Amino acid sequence: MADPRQQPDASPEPPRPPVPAVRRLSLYLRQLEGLADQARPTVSSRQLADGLGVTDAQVRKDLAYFGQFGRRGVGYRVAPLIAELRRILGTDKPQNVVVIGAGDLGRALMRYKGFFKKGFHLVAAFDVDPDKIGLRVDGVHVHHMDELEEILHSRQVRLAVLTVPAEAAQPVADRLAGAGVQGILNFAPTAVRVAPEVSLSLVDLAAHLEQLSFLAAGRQPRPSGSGPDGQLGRGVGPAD
Amino acid sequence: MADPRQQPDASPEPPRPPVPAVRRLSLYLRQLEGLADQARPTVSSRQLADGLGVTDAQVRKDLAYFGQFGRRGVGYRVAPLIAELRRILGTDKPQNVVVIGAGDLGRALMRYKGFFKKGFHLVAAFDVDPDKIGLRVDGVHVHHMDELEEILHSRQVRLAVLTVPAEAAQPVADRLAGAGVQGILNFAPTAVRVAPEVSLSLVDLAAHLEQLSFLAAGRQPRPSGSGPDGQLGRGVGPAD
DNA sequence: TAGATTGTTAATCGATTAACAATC
DNA sequence: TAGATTGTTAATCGATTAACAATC
Repeated sequence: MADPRQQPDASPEPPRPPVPAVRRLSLYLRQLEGLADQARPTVSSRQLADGLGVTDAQVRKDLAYFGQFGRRGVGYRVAPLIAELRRILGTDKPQNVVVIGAGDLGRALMRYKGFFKKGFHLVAAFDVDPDKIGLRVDGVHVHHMDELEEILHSRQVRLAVLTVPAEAAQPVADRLAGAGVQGILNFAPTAVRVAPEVSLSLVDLAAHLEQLSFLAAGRQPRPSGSGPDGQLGRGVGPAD
Repeated sequence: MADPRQQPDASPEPPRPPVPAVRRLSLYLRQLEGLADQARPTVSSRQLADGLGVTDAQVRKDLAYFGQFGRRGVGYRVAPLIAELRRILGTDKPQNVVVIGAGDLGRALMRYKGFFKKGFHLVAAFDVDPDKIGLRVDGVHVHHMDELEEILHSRQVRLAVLTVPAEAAQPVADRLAGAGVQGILNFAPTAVRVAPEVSLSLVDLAAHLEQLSFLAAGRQPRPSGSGPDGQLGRGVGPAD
């Protein structure tokens, strides 16, 4: 039985890009931006891969999930590929972002120029602490949380960065989701659950250090009778 | 031909824990610490999983890579499991950490109390900017980079947090590796290559936002003839 | 043309999930 | 004991790598 919504001559269903491939798109984009600064006109999958510590096959496969951007025998033209990747990632047009929680980390992120360069526009910050409300950090105002919904709507904000204490993370995330935010970058060291329509990405500083601690120690699993000390493979790739 | 270094009656070779399993250990640990605060004596894989948005089978499998910590019919005892996980991650004893780059982000991380709670002890920060050298942030001194090697050795520092500008990241990473640092947490938005003995973990803020932007947009791959707009699966898991 | 390099298919590898015997 | 829950094996799923025909 054919799905009635299906096209008459349905194309063979494009493979859905794996999440890790999308993540690597950001790495490719940054590398390409570096090449553009050097006025390099084209780049091969091999060159792109070498600088990043991945395989050339992976570069080609990742890009091919999204289209045919290269030319056989030549490689990829740098400038057009940058434009394509930005379009795919949705950063070809500026995107408004807010920061919730104007503590040390929140204020540091407000000053971070790297976001702007990547097409993200920080339009406001929020807090509940009277000492923070009214602050202006690099031209960005810290508002009371009471104004959250109004500003999210008027500025059409879809992405939020969460730098609140752990105990506030879940209620704030719920409130953001309720106000139509579609993606939350969570720095609060706690598990947050949201409806599946909202995307969530966790930056877990302690977990990163613990990961490194584990690898640095070169500890062995030793599931039972631990023999003499052995070496556990270290060297996780350069990426996350 | 048997490897001559092999044990006479070699055990059936313990399965090497996958990197994602080690990452989840940190999540389990945090969840368990929360349960300990509530004075819960035991927890089942199901309970642990539910709070984190993973499956119970995954919790059991992950833990089983490292030992047999549970009791059939009962579950896992919270306090002993916390101790085991800390031992596995190498955070059962305090670990000295340095921050390289005392800019906004570096100073915010110096004030971040979460590291200490997790067993990491920030002993020094470094910079090359005369305006920053000599600063004291929450009791931690900002040194000139000239003092790097000496302090790393005297304090036996194995882990470093890198919050320098992109162009400085590679040379500083090389220098850290040369001084015996075994793990580098890199916040600089650039690819850094290190010898395989050194572990590297990247916190890529822009890439996280780009990832969310992609998911939020619900964009389609449209490899060639893009049909009518369709929905691409969103909802990446709560973890990274 | 000959050499280079993509896009894509098939083969491999690894991680997750399901299922269940062991056992508290 | 009966019910619960682990540890572990087998089945499934998905991602990476290798290989190569297409083609610039």
